[in-house]
Amino acid sequence: MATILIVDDEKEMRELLRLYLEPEGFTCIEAEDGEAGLAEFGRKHVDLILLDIMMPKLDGYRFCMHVRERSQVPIIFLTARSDEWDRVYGLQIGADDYIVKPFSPNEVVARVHAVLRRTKGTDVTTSYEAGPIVVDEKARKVIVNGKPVVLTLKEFELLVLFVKHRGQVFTREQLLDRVWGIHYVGSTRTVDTHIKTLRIKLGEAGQLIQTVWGVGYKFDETI
Amino acid sequence: MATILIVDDEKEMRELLRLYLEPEGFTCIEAEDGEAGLAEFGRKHVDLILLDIMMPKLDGYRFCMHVRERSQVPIIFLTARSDEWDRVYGLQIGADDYIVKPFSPNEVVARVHAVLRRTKGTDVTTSYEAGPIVVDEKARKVIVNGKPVVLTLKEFELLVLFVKHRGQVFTREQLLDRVWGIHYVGSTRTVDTHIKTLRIKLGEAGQLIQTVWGVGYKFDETI
DNA sequence: CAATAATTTCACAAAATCATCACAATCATT
DNA sequence: AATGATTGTGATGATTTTGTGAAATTATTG
Repeated sequence: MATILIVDDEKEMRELLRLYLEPEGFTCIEAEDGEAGLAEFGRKHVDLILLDIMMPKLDGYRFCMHVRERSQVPIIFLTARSDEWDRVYGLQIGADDYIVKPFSPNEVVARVHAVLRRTKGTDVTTSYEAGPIVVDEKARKVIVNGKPVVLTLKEFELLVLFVKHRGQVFTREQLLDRVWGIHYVGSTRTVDTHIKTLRIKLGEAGQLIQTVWGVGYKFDETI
Repeated sequence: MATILIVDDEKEMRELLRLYLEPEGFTCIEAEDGEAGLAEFGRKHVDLILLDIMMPKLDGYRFCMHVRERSQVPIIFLTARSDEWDRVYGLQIGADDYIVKPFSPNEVVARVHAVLRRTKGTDVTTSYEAGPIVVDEKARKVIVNGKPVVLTLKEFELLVLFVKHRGQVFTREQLLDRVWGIHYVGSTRTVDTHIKTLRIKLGEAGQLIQTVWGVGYKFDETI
Protein backbone atom coordinates (compact mmCIF):
# COMPACT_ATOMS: atom_id res chain seq x y z
CA MET A 1 0.00 0.00 0.00
CA ALA A 2 0.99 3.63 0.16
CA THR A 3 4.16 4.84 1.85
CA ILE A 4 3.93 7.96 3.97
CA LEU A 5 6.83 10.17 4.96
CA ILE A 6 6.32 11.88 8.32
CA VAL A 7 8.46 14.95 8.83
CA ASP A 8 8.18 16.40 12.33
CA ASP A 9 10.76 17.35 14.92
CA GLU A 10 8.75 15.89 17.79
CA LYS A 11 9.39 12.21 18.27
CA GLU A 12 6.05 11.76 20.09
CA MET A 13 4.15 13.29 17.21
CA ARG A 14 5.80 11.03 14.66
CA GLU A 15 5.10 7.96 16.74
CA LEU A 16 1.51 9.02 17.23
CA LEU A 17 0.96 9.43 13.52
CA ARG A 18 2.59 6.12 12.83
CA LEU A 19 0.29 4.58 15.41
CA TYR A 20 -2.74 5.89 13.54
CA LEU A 21 -1.58 5.05 10.07
CA GLU A 22 0.09 1.68 10.25
CA PRO A 23 -3.07 -0.16 11.34
CA GLU A 24 -4.63 1.22 8.15
CA GLY A 25 -1.99 -0.56 6.13
CA PHE A 26 0.26 2.39 5.39
CA THR A 27 4.01 2.12 5.56
CA CYS A 28 5.58 4.98 7.49
CA ILE A 29 8.99 6.61 7.21
CA GLU A 30 10.04 9.17 9.80
CA ALA A 31 12.30 12.18 9.53
CA GLU A 32 13.00 14.66 12.31
CA ASP A 33 13.67 17.72 10.20
CA GLY A 34 13.50 19.01 6.67
CA GLU A 35 17.00 18.01 5.76
CA ALA A 36 16.55 14.45 6.91
CA GLY A 37 13.18 14.44 5.18
CA LEU A 38 14.68 15.42 1.85
CA ALA A 39 17.29 12.71 2.26
CA GLU A 40 14.60 10.09 2.90
CA PHE A 41 12.54 11.43 0.06
CA GLY A 42 15.43 10.98 -2.31
CA ARG A 43 16.14 7.48 -1.10
CA LYS A 44 12.72 5.92 -1.09
CA HIS A 45 9.50 6.00 -3.00
CA VAL A 46 6.99 8.11 -1.10
CA ASP A 47 3.28 8.40 -1.86
CA LEU A 48 2.40 11.16 0.56
CA ILE A 49 4.14 13.53 2.98
CA LEU A 50 2.85 14.64 6.37
CA LEU A 51 4.76 17.80 7.11
CA ASP A 52 5.12 19.94 10.20
CA ILE A 53 5.58 23.61 9.48
CA MET A 54 7.71 24.55 12.49
CA MET A 55 10.97 22.65 12.33
CA PRO A 56 14.64 23.39 12.96
CA LYS A 57 17.16 23.64 10.12
CA LEU A 58 14.84 23.48 7.11
CA ASP A 59 11.26 24.51 7.87
CA GLY A 60 8.11 23.12 6.30
CA TYR A 61 7.63 25.91 3.80
CA ARG A 62 11.01 25.51 2.24
CA PHE A 63 11.02 21.75 2.52
CA CYS A 64 7.82 21.84 0.52
CA MET A 65 9.33 24.02 -2.16
CA HIS A 66 12.33 21.75 -2.50
CA VAL A 67 10.09 18.76 -2.90
CA ARG A 68 7.96 20.57 -5.43
CA GLU A 69 11.00 21.22 -7.56
CA ARG A 70 11.14 17.60 -8.41
CA SER A 71 7.85 15.96 -7.54
CA GLN A 72 4.11 16.45 -7.34
CA VAL A 73 3.80 14.04 -4.42
CA PRO A 74 0.84 15.05 -2.24
CA ILE A 75 1.73 16.99 0.90
CA ILE A 76 -0.42 17.52 3.98
CA PHE A 77 0.69 20.23 6.37
CA LEU A 78 0.44 19.87 10.13
CA THR A 79 -0.10 23.24 11.75
CA ALA A 80 -0.38 24.25 15.38
CA ARG A 81 -2.65 27.15 14.58
CA SER A 82 -5.08 27.55 11.74
CA ASP A 83 -3.72 30.96 10.81
CA GLU A 84 -0.43 29.35 9.93
CA TRP A 85 -2.37 27.78 7.15
CA ASP A 86 -3.28 31.17 5.73
CA ARG A 87 0.36 31.59 5.04
CA VAL A 88 0.72 28.28 3.31
CA TYR A 89 -2.39 28.86 1.33
CA GLY A 90 -1.54 32.48 0.67
CA LEU A 91 1.74 31.39 -0.80
CA GLN A 92 0.02 28.76 -2.86
CA ILE A 93 2.92 26.64 -1.89
CA GLY A 94 1.62 23.50 -3.42
CA ALA A 95 0.15 21.78 -0.40
CA ASP A 96 -2.76 19.46 -0.86
CA ASP A 97 -4.36 19.83 2.54
CA TYR A 98 -3.64 20.79 6.12
CA ILE A 99 -4.52 19.48 9.55
CA VAL A 100 -4.61 21.64 12.64
CA LYS A 101 -3.12 20.21 15.83
CA PRO A 102 -4.40 18.68 17.98
CA PHE A 103 -6.09 16.25 15.69
CA SER A 104 -8.00 13.03 16.09
CA PRO A 105 -6.87 9.70 14.64
CA ASN A 106 -9.95 9.57 12.46
CA GLU A 107 -9.24 12.97 11.04
CA VAL A 108 -5.69 12.14 10.04
CA VAL A 109 -6.63 8.85 8.48
CA ALA A 110 -9.57 10.38 6.65
CA ARG A 111 -7.51 13.25 5.23
CA VAL A 112 -4.77 10.94 4.11
CA HIS A 113 -7.24 8.71 2.34
CA ALA A 114 -8.98 11.70 0.81
CA VAL A 115 -5.81 13.26 -0.52
CA LEU A 116 -4.57 10.00 -1.94
CA ARG A 117 -7.90 9.47 -3.60
CA ARG A 118 -7.86 12.96 -5.02
CA THR A 119 -4.36 12.80 -6.37
CA LYS A 120 -4.49 9.25 -7.60
CA GLY A 121 -3.57 8.85 -11.21
CA THR A 122 -1.60 12.07 -11.57
CA ASP A 123 1.69 10.26 -11.95
CA VAL A 124 3.80 10.53 -15.04
CA THR A 125 4.06 7.18 -16.75
CA THR A 126 0.70 5.81 -17.60
CA SER A 127 0.99 3.94 -20.84
CA TYR A 128 1.42 0.20 -20.95
CA GLU A 129 1.87 -2.15 -23.85
CA ALA A 130 1.08 -5.83 -23.92
CA GLY A 131 1.15 -7.48 -27.32
CA PRO A 132 -1.48 -5.81 -29.48
CA ILE A 133 -2.92 -3.93 -26.51
CA VAL A 134 -1.92 -0.41 -25.50
CA VAL A 135 -3.39 0.92 -22.26
CA ASP A 136 -3.13 4.61 -21.42
CA GLU A 137 -4.11 4.93 -17.80
CA LYS A 138 -4.11 8.73 -17.69
CA ALA A 139 -6.35 9.06 -20.70
CA ARG A 140 -8.24 5.90 -19.79
CA LYS A 141 -7.94 4.81 -23.34
CA VAL A 142 -7.32 1.35 -24.75
CA ILE A 143 -6.08 0.61 -28.23
CA VAL A 144 -6.03 -2.89 -29.68
CA ASN A 145 -4.32 -3.46 -32.99
CA GLY A 146 -4.41 0.26 -33.62
CA LYS A 147 -8.14 0.56 -33.03
CA PRO A 148 -9.62 2.22 -29.98
CA VAL A 149 -11.76 0.06 -27.72
CA VAL A 150 -14.28 1.55 -25.33
CA LEU A 151 -14.31 -0.11 -21.92
CA THR A 152 -16.43 0.45 -18.85
CA LEU A 153 -14.89 1.41 -15.53
CA LYS A 154 -14.59 -2.12 -14.15
CA GLU A 155 -13.39 -3.54 -17.43
CA PHE A 156 -10.74 -0.88 -17.71
CA GLU A 157 -9.48 -1.33 -14.18
CA LEU A 158 -9.38 -5.08 -14.58
CA LEU A 159 -7.32 -4.69 -17.73
CA VAL A 160 -4.95 -2.23 -16.10
CA LEU A 161 -4.39 -4.61 -13.24
CA PHE A 162 -3.76 -7.50 -15.59
CA VAL A 163 -1.42 -5.58 -17.84
CA LYS A 164 0.52 -4.17 -14.91
CA HIS A 165 1.00 -7.64 -13.49
CA ARG A 166 1.14 -9.75 -16.58
CA GLY A 167 1.74 -13.39 -15.96
CA GLN A 168 0.43 -13.24 -12.43
CA VAL A 169 -2.61 -15.29 -11.55
CA PHE A 170 -5.36 -13.53 -9.62
CA THR A 171 -8.15 -15.29 -7.78
CA ARG A 172 -11.62 -13.81 -8.06
CA GLU A 173 -11.31 -12.62 -4.47
CA GLN A 174 -8.10 -10.80 -5.27
CA LEU A 175 -9.65 -9.16 -8.28
CA LEU A 176 -12.64 -8.06 -6.23
CA ASP A 177 -10.32 -6.65 -3.58
CA ARG A 178 -8.22 -4.69 -5.99
CA VAL A 179 -10.76 -3.49 -8.53
CA TRP A 180 -13.98 -3.36 -6.55
CA GLY A 181 -12.35 -2.51 -3.23
CA ILE A 182 -12.03 -4.50 -0.06
CA HIS A 183 -15.48 -3.56 1.17
CA TYR A 184 -17.25 -5.13 -1.73
CA VAL A 185 -19.84 -7.70 -0.78
CA GLY A 186 -21.40 -9.94 -3.34
CA SER A 187 -20.92 -12.86 -5.57
CA THR A 188 -17.48 -13.66 -6.94
CA ARG A 189 -19.20 -14.68 -10.15
CA THR A 190 -19.54 -11.01 -10.96
CA VAL A 191 -15.91 -11.14 -11.95
CA ASP A 192 -16.68 -13.77 -14.55
CA THR A 193 -19.20 -11.55 -16.24
CA HIS A 194 -16.77 -8.67 -16.50
CA ILE A 195 -14.05 -10.98 -17.80
CA LYS A 196 -16.50 -12.12 -20.41
CA THR A 197 -17.37 -8.65 -21.65
CA LEU A 198 -13.74 -7.60 -21.52
CA ARG A 199 -12.70 -10.56 -23.64
CA ILE A 200 -15.41 -9.80 -26.16
CA LYS A 201 -14.41 -6.16 -26.44
CA LEU A 202 -10.74 -7.04 -26.85
CA GLY A 203 -11.57 -9.36 -29.73
CA GLU A 204 -8.73 -11.67 -30.69
CA ALA A 205 -6.58 -10.17 -27.96
CA GLY A 206 -9.17 -11.32 -25.44
CA GLN A 207 -7.45 -14.69 -25.50
CA LEU A 208 -4.58 -13.12 -23.60
CA ILE A 209 -6.81 -13.16 -20.54
CA GLN A 210 -6.50 -16.79 -19.63
CA THR A 211 -8.61 -18.85 -17.28
CA VAL A 212 -6.60 -20.71 -14.68
CA TRP A 213 -8.95 -23.51 -13.85
CA GLY A 214 -9.85 -23.80 -10.20
CA VAL A 215 -7.88 -20.64 -9.36
CA GLY A 216 -8.79 -17.53 -11.30
CA TYR A 217 -7.47 -15.54 -14.23
CA LYS A 218 -4.21 -14.25 -15.56
CA PHE A 219 -3.02 -12.07 -18.40
CA ASP A 220 -0.29 -13.69 -20.43
CA GLU A 221 1.17 -12.88 -23.82
CA THR A 222 2.91 -16.22 -24.06
CA ILE A 223 0.56 -19.13 -24.32
CA MET B 1 14.88 32.66 -22.84
CA ALA B 2 13.75 35.69 -20.91
CA THR B 3 15.34 36.86 -17.69
CA ILE B 4 13.05 37.96 -14.89
CA LEU B 5 13.99 40.12 -11.95
CA ILE B 6 11.99 39.35 -8.83
CA VAL B 7 11.94 42.14 -6.27
CA ASP B 8 10.24 41.18 -3.01
CA ASP B 9 11.32 41.39 0.60
CA GLU B 10 9.94 37.97 1.45
CA LYS B 11 12.39 35.21 0.68
CA GLU B 12 9.59 32.64 0.47
CA MET B 13 7.77 34.69 -2.10
CA ARG B 14 10.83 35.04 -4.27
CA GLU B 15 11.58 31.36 -4.08
CA LEU B 16 8.00 30.55 -4.86
CA LEU B 17 7.97 32.71 -7.97
CA ARG B 18 11.23 31.23 -9.06
CA LEU B 19 9.70 27.83 -8.57
CA TYR B 20 6.85 28.71 -10.89
CA LEU B 21 8.91 30.40 -13.55
CA GLU B 22 12.07 28.39 -13.94
CA PRO B 23 10.26 25.25 -15.11
CA GLU B 24 8.86 27.45 -17.86
CA GLY B 25 12.35 28.21 -19.02
CA PHE B 26 12.78 31.66 -17.51
CA THR B 27 15.96 32.74 -15.79
CA CYS B 28 15.32 34.40 -12.43
CA ILE B 29 17.27 37.01 -10.51
CA GLU B 30 16.22 37.88 -6.97
CA ALA B 31 16.47 41.10 -5.04
CA GLU B 32 15.16 41.68 -1.54
CA ASP B 33 14.41 45.37 -1.80
CA GLY B 34 14.25 48.24 -4.22
CA GLU B 35 17.84 49.28 -3.79
CA ALA B 36 19.19 45.80 -4.42
CA GLY B 37 16.77 45.54 -7.30
CA LEU B 38 18.10 48.66 -8.96
CA ALA B 39 21.62 47.38 -8.51
CA GLU B 40 20.75 44.08 -10.18
CA PHE B 41 18.88 45.88 -12.89
CA GLY B 42 21.98 47.89 -13.67
CA ARG B 43 24.22 44.86 -13.69
CA LYS B 44 22.29 42.44 -15.84
CA HIS B 45 19.98 42.34 -18.77
CA VAL B 46 16.41 41.98 -17.56
CA ASP B 47 13.38 41.25 -19.73
CA LEU B 48 10.69 41.67 -17.11
CA ILE B 49 10.35 42.72 -13.49
CA LEU B 50 8.04 41.21 -10.89
CA LEU B 51 7.71 43.85 -8.23
CA ASP B 52 6.21 43.84 -4.76
CA ILE B 53 4.71 47.16 -3.74
CA MET B 54 5.34 46.97 -0.01
CA MET B 55 9.06 46.86 0.63
CA PRO B 56 11.52 48.42 3.05
CA LYS B 57 13.99 51.09 1.97
CA LEU B 58 12.77 51.78 -1.55
CA ASP B 59 9.16 50.78 -2.15
CA GLY B 60 7.66 49.48 -5.35
CA TYR B 61 6.25 52.81 -6.49
CA ARG B 62 9.53 54.62 -6.35
CA PHE B 63 11.53 51.67 -7.63
CA CYS B 64 9.28 51.67 -10.63
CA MET B 65 9.81 55.36 -11.24
CA HIS B 66 13.56 54.96 -11.07
CA VAL B 67 13.45 52.14 -13.58
CA ARG B 68 11.20 54.11 -15.88
CA GLU B 69 13.74 56.89 -16.00
CA ARG B 70 15.97 54.68 -18.00
CA SER B 71 14.01 51.76 -19.38
CA GLN B 72 10.68 50.63 -20.72
CA VAL B 73 11.18 47.09 -19.41
CA PRO B 74 7.81 45.53 -18.61
CA ILE B 75 6.87 45.53 -14.92
CA ILE B 76 4.25 43.43 -13.21
CA PHE B 77 3.21 44.53 -9.75
CA LEU B 78 2.44 42.11 -6.96
CA THR B 79 -0.19 43.51 -4.65
CA ALA B 80 -1.73 42.15 -1.49
CA ARG B 81 -4.98 43.99 -2.08
CA SER B 82 -6.53 44.96 -5.34
CA ASP B 83 -7.06 48.54 -4.22
CA GLU B 84 -3.32 49.00 -4.02
CA TRP B 85 -3.46 48.70 -7.74
CA ASP B 86 -5.69 51.73 -8.02
CA ARG B 87 -2.83 53.74 -6.71
CA VAL B 88 -0.34 52.33 -9.17
CA TYR B 89 -2.72 52.92 -11.98
CA GLY B 90 -3.76 56.30 -10.69
CA LEU B 91 -0.15 57.39 -10.61
CA GLN B 92 0.25 56.35 -14.20
CA ILE B 93 3.41 54.80 -13.01
CA GLY B 94 4.04 52.75 -16.06
CA ALA B 95 3.27 49.26 -14.89
CA ASP B 96 2.22 46.70 -17.45
CA ASP B 97 0.11 44.46 -15.30
CA TYR B 98 -0.51 43.49 -11.73
CA ILE B 99 -1.23 40.31 -9.83
CA VAL B 100 -3.13 40.19 -6.57
CA LYS B 101 -1.82 37.89 -3.85
CA PRO B 102 -2.53 35.10 -3.32
CA PHE B 103 -2.05 33.96 -6.84
CA SER B 104 -1.93 30.62 -8.55
CA PRO B 105 1.07 29.30 -10.46
CA ASN B 106 -0.97 29.31 -13.63
CA GLU B 107 -1.85 32.93 -13.17
CA VAL B 108 1.71 34.11 -12.67
CA VAL B 109 3.06 32.18 -15.59
CA ALA B 110 0.21 33.27 -17.80
CA ARG B 111 0.62 36.94 -16.95
CA VAL B 112 4.34 36.86 -17.49
CA HIS B 113 3.92 35.23 -20.85
CA ALA B 114 1.19 37.65 -21.74
CA VAL B 115 3.12 40.76 -20.83
CA LEU B 116 6.22 39.58 -22.64
CA ARG B 117 4.16 38.78 -25.67
CA ARG B 118 2.45 42.12 -25.57
CA THR B 119 5.61 44.12 -25.19
CA LYS B 120 7.89 42.17 -27.45
CA GLY B 121 5.86 39.86 -29.58
CA THR B 122 8.71 37.37 -29.49
CA ASP B 123 7.72 35.28 -26.52
CA VAL B 124 6.27 31.80 -26.67
CA THR B 125 2.63 31.53 -27.41
CA THR B 126 -0.18 31.66 -24.90
CA SER B 127 -2.72 30.39 -27.31
CA TYR B 128 -3.59 26.77 -27.72
CA GLU B 129 -5.25 25.03 -30.59
CA ALA B 130 -7.29 21.90 -30.29
CA GLY B 131 -9.22 20.95 -33.36
CA PRO B 132 -11.62 23.77 -34.17
CA ILE B 133 -10.94 25.47 -30.85
CA VAL B 134 -8.38 28.21 -30.30
CA VAL B 135 -7.85 29.33 -26.73
CA ASP B 136 -5.93 32.52 -26.13
CA GLU B 137 -5.09 32.46 -22.47
CA LYS B 138 -3.64 35.96 -22.35
CA ALA B 139 -6.60 37.58 -24.02
CA ARG B 140 -8.97 35.15 -22.32
CA LYS B 141 -10.65 34.63 -25.64
CA VAL B 142 -11.92 31.51 -27.28
CA ILE B 143 -12.52 31.06 -30.96
CA VAL B 144 -14.38 28.08 -32.36
CA ASN B 145 -14.47 27.54 -36.10
CA GLY B 146 -13.38 31.12 -36.58
CA LYS B 147 -16.15 32.54 -34.46
CA PRO B 148 -15.56 34.03 -31.03
CA VAL B 149 -17.28 32.38 -28.09
CA VAL B 150 -17.88 34.18 -24.82
CA LEU B 151 -17.17 32.08 -21.76
CA THR B 152 -17.51 32.78 -18.07
CA LEU B 153 -14.53 32.53 -15.75
CA LYS B 154 -15.08 28.97 -14.64
CA GLU B 155 -15.91 27.80 -18.12
CA PHE B 156 -12.77 29.41 -19.46
CA GLU B 157 -10.50 27.95 -16.81
CA LEU B 158 -12.00 24.52 -17.27
CA LEU B 159 -11.37 24.75 -20.97
CA VAL B 160 -7.80 25.95 -20.51
CA LEU B 161 -7.07 23.08 -18.16
CA PHE B 162 -8.58 20.60 -20.57
CA VAL B 163 -6.80 21.96 -23.59
CA LYS B 164 -3.47 22.13 -21.79
CA HIS B 165 -3.80 18.53 -20.71
CA ARG B 166 -5.69 17.11 -23.60
CA GLY B 167 -6.28 13.42 -23.38
CA GLN B 168 -5.94 13.32 -19.62
CA VAL B 169 -8.94 12.29 -17.60
CA PHE B 170 -9.81 14.50 -14.62
CA THR B 171 -12.10 13.47 -11.82
CA ARG B 172 -14.58 16.03 -10.61
CA GLU B 173 -12.51 16.42 -7.46
CA GLN B 174 -9.40 17.15 -9.45
CA LEU B 175 -11.24 19.73 -11.51
CA LEU B 176 -12.54 21.38 -8.34
CA ASP B 177 -9.02 21.39 -6.92
CA ARG B 178 -7.46 22.96 -9.94
CA VAL B 179 -10.11 25.38 -11.10
CA TRP B 180 -12.01 26.21 -7.92
CA GLY B 181 -9.11 25.77 -5.49
CA ILE B 182 -8.46 23.13 -2.89
CA HIS B 183 -10.64 24.74 -0.25
CA TYR B 184 -13.77 24.73 -2.26
CA VAL B 185 -16.63 23.16 -0.39
CA GLY B 186 -19.71 22.09 -2.20
CA SER B 187 -21.17 19.58 -4.48
CA THR B 188 -19.05 17.94 -7.14
CA ARG B 189 -22.12 18.15 -9.34
CA THR B 190 -21.31 21.81 -9.82
CA VAL B 191 -18.69 20.63 -12.25
CA ASP B 192 -21.36 18.91 -14.32
CA THR B 193 -23.30 22.10 -14.71
CA HIS B 194 -20.30 24.00 -15.94
CA ILE B 195 -19.39 21.20 -18.30
CA LYS B 196 -22.91 21.41 -19.63
CA THR B 197 -22.83 25.14 -20.31
CA LEU B 198 -19.33 24.88 -21.73
CA ARG B 199 -20.40 22.16 -24.13
CA ILE B 200 -23.38 24.17 -25.25
CA LYS B 201 -21.29 27.27 -25.88
CA LEU B 202 -18.72 25.30 -27.82
CA GLY B 203 -21.42 23.91 -30.09
CA GLU B 204 -20.29 20.98 -32.19
CA ALA B 205 -16.84 21.17 -30.66
CA GLY B 206 -18.41 20.55 -27.28
CA GLN B 207 -18.26 16.87 -28.09
CA LEU B 208 -14.51 17.05 -27.60
CA ILE B 209 -15.19 17.22 -23.90
CA GLN B 210 -15.90 13.60 -23.25
CA THR B 211 -17.56 12.01 -20.28
CA VAL B 212 -15.56 9.17 -18.81
CA TRP B 213 -18.23 7.23 -17.08
CA GLY B 214 -17.63 6.59 -13.42
CA VAL B 215 -14.50 8.75 -13.45
CA GLY B 216 -14.87 12.26 -14.77
CA TYR B 217 -14.19 14.19 -17.94
CA LYS B 218 -11.46 14.57 -20.51
CA PHE B 219 -10.78 16.63 -23.57
CA ASP B 220 -9.88 14.50 -26.52
CA GLU B 221 -9.70 15.20 -30.22
CA THR B 222 -9.38 11.55 -31.08
CA ILE B 223 -12.14 9.13 -30.31
C1' DC C 1 -28.94 50.09 -4.63
C1' DA C 2 -30.83 47.94 -8.57
C1' DA C 3 -29.93 45.21 -12.41
C1' DT C 4 -27.39 41.86 -14.49
C1' DA C 5 -24.50 38.01 -14.80
C1' DA C 6 -22.43 34.08 -12.83
C1' DT C 7 -22.45 30.34 -9.92
C1' DT C 8 -24.43 26.77 -7.20
C1' DT C 9 -27.94 23.72 -5.85
C1' DC C 10 -31.79 20.88 -6.57
C1' DA C 11 -34.92 17.54 -8.56
C1' DC C 12 -35.99 14.61 -11.87
C1' DA C 13 -35.08 12.28 -16.40
C1' DA C 14 -32.06 9.63 -19.13
C1' DA C 15 -28.39 6.70 -19.79
C1' DA C 16 -24.84 3.54 -18.70
C1' DT C 17 -23.15 0.16 -15.95
C1' DC C 18 -23.39 -3.46 -12.73
C1' DA C 19 -24.87 -7.68 -10.17
C1' DT C 20 -27.34 -11.63 -10.26
C1' DC C 21 -29.54 -15.67 -11.92
C1' DA C 22 -30.32 -19.69 -14.63
C1' DC C 23 -28.65 -22.71 -17.61
C1' DA C 24 -25.12 -24.38 -20.88
C1' DA C 25 -20.48 -25.71 -21.58
C1' DT C 26 -16.19 -27.31 -19.99
C1' DC C 27 -12.89 -29.52 -17.07
C1' DA C 28 -10.76 -32.97 -13.73
C1' DT C 29 -11.26 -37.12 -11.59
C1' DT C 30 -12.72 -41.64 -11.17
C1' DA D 1 -18.14 -42.38 -19.98
C1' DA D 2 -20.13 -40.60 -15.70
C1' DT D 3 -20.01 -37.32 -12.18
C1' DG D 4 -19.44 -33.18 -9.65
C1' DA D 5 -17.21 -28.90 -9.64
C1' DT D 6 -16.04 -24.92 -12.18
C1' DT D 7 -16.53 -21.63 -15.78
C1' DG D 8 -19.02 -19.28 -19.89
C1' DT D 9 -22.90 -16.69 -21.30
C1' DG D 10 -27.35 -14.35 -22.28
C1' DA D 11 -30.97 -11.94 -20.20
C1' DT D 12 -32.77 -8.77 -16.92
C1' DG D 13 -33.84 -5.82 -13.21
C1' DA D 14 -31.38 -2.86 -9.94
C1' DT D 15 -28.20 0.56 -9.10
C1' DT D 16 -25.25 4.18 -10.08
C1' DT D 17 -23.93 7.95 -12.68
C1' DT D 18 -24.72 11.67 -15.68
C1' DG D 19 -27.63 15.21 -18.26
C1' DT D 20 -30.57 18.96 -17.85
C1' DG D 21 -33.84 22.66 -16.84
C1' DA D 22 -35.08 25.73 -13.39
C1' DA D 23 -34.76 27.95 -9.06
C1' DA D 24 -31.91 29.91 -5.49
C1' DT D 25 -27.92 32.10 -4.17
C1' DT D 26 -23.94 34.87 -4.78
C1' DA D 27 -20.99 38.18 -7.16
C1' DT D 28 -20.41 41.92 -10.26
C1' DT D 29 -21.49 46.05 -12.61
C1' DG D 30 -23.42 50.40 -13.60
